[in-house]
Amino acid sequence: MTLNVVSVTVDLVLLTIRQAALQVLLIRRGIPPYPDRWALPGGFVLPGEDLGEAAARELREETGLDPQHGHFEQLATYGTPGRDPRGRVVTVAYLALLPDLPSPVPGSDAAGAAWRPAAEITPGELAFDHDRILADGLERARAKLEYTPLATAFCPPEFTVADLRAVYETVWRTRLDPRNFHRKVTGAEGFIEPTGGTVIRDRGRPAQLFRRGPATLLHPPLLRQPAPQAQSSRVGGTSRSSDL
Amino acid sequence: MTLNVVSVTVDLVLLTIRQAALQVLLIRRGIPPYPDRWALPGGFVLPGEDLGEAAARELREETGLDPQHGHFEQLATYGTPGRDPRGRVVTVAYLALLPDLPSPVPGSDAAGAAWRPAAEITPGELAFDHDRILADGLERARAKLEYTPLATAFCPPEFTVADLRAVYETVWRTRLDPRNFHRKVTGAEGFIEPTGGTVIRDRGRPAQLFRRGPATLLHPPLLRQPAPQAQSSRVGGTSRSSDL
DNA sequence: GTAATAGTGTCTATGAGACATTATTGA
DNA sequence: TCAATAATGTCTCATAGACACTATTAC
Repeated sequence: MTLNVVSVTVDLVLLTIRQAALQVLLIRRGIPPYPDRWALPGGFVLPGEDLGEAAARELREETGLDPQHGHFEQLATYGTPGRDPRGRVVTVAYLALLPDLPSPVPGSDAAGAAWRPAAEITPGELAFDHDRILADGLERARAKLEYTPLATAFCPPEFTVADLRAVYETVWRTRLDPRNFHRKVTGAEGFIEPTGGTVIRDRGRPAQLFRRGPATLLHPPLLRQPAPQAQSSRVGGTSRSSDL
Repeated sequence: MTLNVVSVTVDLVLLTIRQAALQVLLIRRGIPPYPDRWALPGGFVLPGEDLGEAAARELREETGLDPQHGHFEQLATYGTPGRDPRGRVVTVAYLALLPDLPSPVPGSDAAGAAWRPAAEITPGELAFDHDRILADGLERARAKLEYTPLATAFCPPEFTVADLRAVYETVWRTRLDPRNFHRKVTGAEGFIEPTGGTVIRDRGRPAQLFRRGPATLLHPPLLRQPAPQAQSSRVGGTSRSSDL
């Protein structure tokens, strides 16, 4: 049995909410292949380095943040022959949900890095198969907001219920009733905890401040579909057969 | 930038229900490393072969089945340095849910292959890091039964409601009320469709036969926890931060 | 007949969305 | 005062689980 020689990279889908839009960090490539094209940040896994470590290192290099500042998980692995013209490259994609960064993205080794609204990325715009990786990451993020308290990963350490609602509305591209939303998130045990403080955003009654709670699963879940009587509508992120 | 040279393998978590138990296909290793130890079936990805193709090829070699016979999806990727004493090996794990096979498992290049009850695998029994891969696969399977119609992947083309209920009870290790279960699965649109036929298992009223429907997502989902008033109890398969 | 399994109906509690109402601030 | 936002309460409908009841078979 001969060992098959392959290069392994990690690619990052870094999502945040800036200017009331779901944005993704993209790198403008300076060198071939795909010069001057936008791509997901990423790089080769170093010898002796674990996959998650390599992804965390890239995260730090691109944003200065540690994985603990938001949510960080493995997304999927892509290895179709020919996906990289330089040779056989298998990439392990990671997904991170991050709070809005106070500081701008520092320049890296690429020609430029920028947060771009996810809705504005046109199909075929990204290098390699990064369109698909990004699409998988977005779907994973949307699905996870339903069953997990991960929406808080987009928020700063202290946030209001309205802040949290804005996360859901932005990621799902829907409107949610503020009163029912408030009742649901404050009623879901372990989701958010009051800090005791309040804040006044513009005008209106001061809002309580919360921090994320200890729950890792939402009971009951918040549901995307307004009227849950649909049938086989959407294809979930990993629910198709014969997945790559 | 130097290309990091790595070997890439695929490993398979093949699950089925046999003798009223959730069973996993294991291979008895004949050669080092880990001689005489049980391991998940797998092998190296061939040059020019896509990851999913390699996994499907291994599935055919081990069971004679195609991915369409059940459910087949990518699980996760594991690449911790030292996980394989032969060198840097990154493995992409796939999960398959299969119906009970009428024919026994044909012998492969390994010393032996056998279906083993998943509950009987003791921690540390499997070679490499296959304990963890198996645990991740089991948790993924359990979670997916809630939100998707994948339980039908464990069933033959035609099955009864009681057959389907047995799948849930076996995978979740719980008892479900037959009457409520019947109402829920027949009420979930696109989950199962009556074929018109009936069958008598032992004695009792004949049961209608069903086939899987077109739905890819269950509305409403079937829930595992009997009394959904718990809080941060279970850690979902991919919901922890800083995932590998 | 009895036992066993399949399938339907009914009851109650809970959570959903819709929406009124009160509370607290700035202008 | 008014406008705006925060927070709570009420109403109705759908679905959950518990469980009674009927249907159809083997023995």
